[in-house]
Amino acid sequence: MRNSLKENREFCEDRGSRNLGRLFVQLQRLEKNPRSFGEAGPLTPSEIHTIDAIGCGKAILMSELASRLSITKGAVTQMVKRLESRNLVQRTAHPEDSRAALLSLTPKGVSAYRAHRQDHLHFYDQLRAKLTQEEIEIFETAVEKLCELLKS
Amino acid sequence: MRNSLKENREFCEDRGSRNLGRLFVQLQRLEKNPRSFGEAGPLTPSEIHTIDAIGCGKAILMSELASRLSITKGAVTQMVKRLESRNLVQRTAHPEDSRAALLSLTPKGVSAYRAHRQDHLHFYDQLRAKLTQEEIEIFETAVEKLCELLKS
DNA sequence: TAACTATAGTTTAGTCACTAAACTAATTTT
DNA sequence: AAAATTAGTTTAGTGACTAAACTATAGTTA
Repeated sequence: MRNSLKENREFCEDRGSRNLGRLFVQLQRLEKNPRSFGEAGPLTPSEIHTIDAIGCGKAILMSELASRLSITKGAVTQMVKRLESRNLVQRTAHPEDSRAALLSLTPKGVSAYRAHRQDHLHFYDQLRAKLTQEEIEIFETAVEKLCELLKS
Repeated sequence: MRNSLKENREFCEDRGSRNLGRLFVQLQRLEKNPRSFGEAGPLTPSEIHTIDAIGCGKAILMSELASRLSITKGAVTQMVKRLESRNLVQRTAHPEDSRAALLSLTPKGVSAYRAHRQDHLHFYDQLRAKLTQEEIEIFETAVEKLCELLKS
């Protein structure tokens, strides 16, 4: 034992922090290239992410989408224009406010949404298969705490 | 109990999978804006990531950096040019191969590298403070398994 | 009600972080 | 010596944004 306890502790922390960094890089890499979802053709990560944020619930405003994605309204205008031209998203007039546009998924958009969700579930199932029930719970709690930490 | 067991299981999986998605989004958001590190001025996420990949070890080739970052050599040329002009990275001639360039951090680059590492350690310390030793270990193992899953 | 103010969304120009493909120059292999 | 490989650069183009100026409608206030 040449290393002091303190050095060893730091080494451990660094390993954990580096692994988390590596996980992030891996996730980014995976989500880098366009992929096909359901009936939709190949979608870029931002495109499928936008579809996911619109969701299958009730129609939302452009500004609501901007806030869900934490991007500007201008960016939303551009993205929605593209998705609309590909027939994945539709705009309908707001019944009370003629400035507003109501966004929702077309059937093709819903199909992409479902396929994407399914992919995530399937992936998460693979992780579950490698851990015990107790480990999964601890992991999920840690992920939640990490999220909270990041919000502040 | 109106839900079937299967539905409940699916709900749990979805919660976990969504949380992991949320964590990813939070990490991306955090790493979106330029920040200052050490003696270096504000650096974009890609810039500090490049500095981190070069590291303080022995000098590396452009192509080695490209493979560490999983980007093309052309992208590395562009990025290194910028970091070099800001005096964070330096190129030295390879003693045996005159095609090659050896990359290393300047003292200012090292200072940014250290500050960035320190930030990560500090952040990870905050997580450690919220979990028991055992939980940390389970979490780290899960993160490692997740990385492996993603590689395949 | 006319005049302000706020809000919903669009447009434009510009930036960052890339890629693909064609290229130069040096090095190995045959 | 010729051919093939490797190290790195250059260029044109794309995706995903932002900031700021803008239009059009909707509330609010004087």
